[in-house]
This record gives sequence, structure tokens and C-alpha cells, in this order.
Amino acid sequence: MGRAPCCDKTKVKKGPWSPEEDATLKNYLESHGTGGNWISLPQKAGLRRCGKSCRLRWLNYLRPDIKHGGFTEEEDNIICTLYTKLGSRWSVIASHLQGRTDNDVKNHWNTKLKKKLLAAAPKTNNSIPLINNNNNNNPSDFYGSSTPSMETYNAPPSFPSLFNQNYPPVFINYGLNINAQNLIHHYPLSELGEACEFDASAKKSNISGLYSSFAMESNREGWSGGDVGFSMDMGSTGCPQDVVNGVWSIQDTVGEFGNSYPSLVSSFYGDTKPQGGLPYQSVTNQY
DNA sequence: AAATGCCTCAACCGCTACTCG
DNA sequence: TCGAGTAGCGGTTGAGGCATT
Repeated sequence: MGRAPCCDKTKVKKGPWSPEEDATLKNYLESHGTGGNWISLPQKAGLRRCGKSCRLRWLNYLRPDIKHGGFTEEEDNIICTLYTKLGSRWSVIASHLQGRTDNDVKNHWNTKLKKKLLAAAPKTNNSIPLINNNNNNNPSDFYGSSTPSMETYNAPPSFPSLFNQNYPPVFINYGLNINAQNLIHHYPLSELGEACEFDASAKKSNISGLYSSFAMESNREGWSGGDVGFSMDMGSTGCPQDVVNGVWSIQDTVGEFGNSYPSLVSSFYGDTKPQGGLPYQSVTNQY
């Protein structure tokens, strides 16, 4: 048996709020406050709405300090910068923007900023991103049923906060999440390290989290293995975002990446979770 | 003018975190 | 310490508006 619903769904109204309902809720909250309990509020206020719905309507729309209307360029930059550091923690990001709600920021990102940045990131010529060693060059096999975009992007030029001019250009090919337990189940870590040329520090890591972040980059100067590099944080390297959000930051990884490209995050470029058991295969990059 | 497709965003859903008895 | 109730969060949906054909 599942969890008991927060209200009787058959008795509450759903869908868009009418101006009358807005006024009722606003008047009630301005004179009584929430009383510390949203669940019982609609009954007290005389609304046939779920408490959660009332809370959302107030927080996202009726609150007097809400800023409606388009986002400024400065707000866009803040969102982009924080997204690279925090991932989709919309409430935290929204807290840095006066009068913006998490829902607002989330919608704005999904409908505008994400597309804007993708459009500003032209595909590279060397976009043959992944080949597995299973004698089967169909990359979708590697990703299971959740096939990601196999496109490769240059660093978006409109994303200046990500790229410090003191560093050489970086081309991130792809970033994805991997279920570490599945991974261990199928591969000894040392074998994985050999097969995929993981950073030496990653080989030594203890796997402690369910999810780890895995990223591949190319054209990275100084990479000992040639043009292709892999980095993996196994959840034990002090990266605060990787386990929960799949947000991966070179700045937060250990080893030789540690002092490289500050704030550079791969999660923007692709994010998927392989589903089902993976066949034995390693991954290389080819030009 | 009508049909169609696309985009936006308010609202919902389900899950986790937190609080309190 | 545990469990119930509630708050908060992020992902997703779908109605309505707008643009294009």
C-alpha cells in the first residue's frame, strides 16, 4: 500500500487558479499567515484546493516580492555560472536572484538558456565520440536503452565564466553518469582503468557512492595518454556534487586535473544513465 | 482564415528531508 | 529510536498562446 495522499483528491479543485481564488488565498495569508501548516490552510481560508497547491501558488506567483517578466542578461549569467557549479539545484540558484522562484529559474533554463548555450556551441569536426571494443561500433550499445546525443560541442563562447583565457581551449565531448555498482559488478576496477585509461588517481579511489561521474575530454593539453582523456570521480574524492547530481567539475577532482580548468563542468553537454547490465566493453575516442 | 507545430510556464506528481511527539 | 505528518524540491506535464504554413 502506498503513502496516504495529503488531501482528498476527489474534493479538491485542480488546474489553473481563478482570480477569485488568488484573492482569497492572498487575503487570507496577508491577514493570518500560513499558521505553520499549509495542509490545513485551504480549509481555513475557504478554498477547495490542496495545501500543496496553495503553497505553490503563493510561493511561485502571489508573493509580493516575486519578480515577473523576462530575465536580464546578468541573471542569465548568474544562472549559468551557478548551474555549472551546483547542477539543477534550482532553489539554491533562485536564492541568488532577487524575486525569482525555483520554478521560474528552472523553466527559464529549460526553455531558453539550455537552447541558447547549445546553439552557441558549434559541433566540432572530430565528432566521432565513442567506439566500444565489442567489435560493434554501434555506440548506442554502450549506453543501453538511454541513448544520448552523440554530438560533440565546442566550449560555448557565450559562457565566459567557464573558461579562463589563461587556459588552452578545451573540447568536452561527453559526460554521463554511471551506476558504480553495476560497473563494479561487471568490471574489476583495475581492468576498467586499463581499458579506459582512467586517471591514475581514479584507479586508486574507493567506490563509495551509488552514482559516480564519468567524463571524457579530448584535445586536452598535457594528457599523457595522447589526445584522449578520461576522468572519473568515484564519489570518494571530495567532489560534493557528483554523487547526487551527476555534476562533475574538474576543479573538484583529484590528481592532475586538480589545478586545471577551474569551474569547468561537463554535465551541460550530456547526461544519461545507462540502463540494464552493460556488456563488457571499453571506450576509446577516435579522430 | 484555418490548421498545424512549437514554445512557455503554471501546476501537478512523487520523492526526500525535516520536525515533532 | 521510530513513525507519522508536513515542507520542500526537482522532474514532468499539458493547456494556452504564438508563430508559421
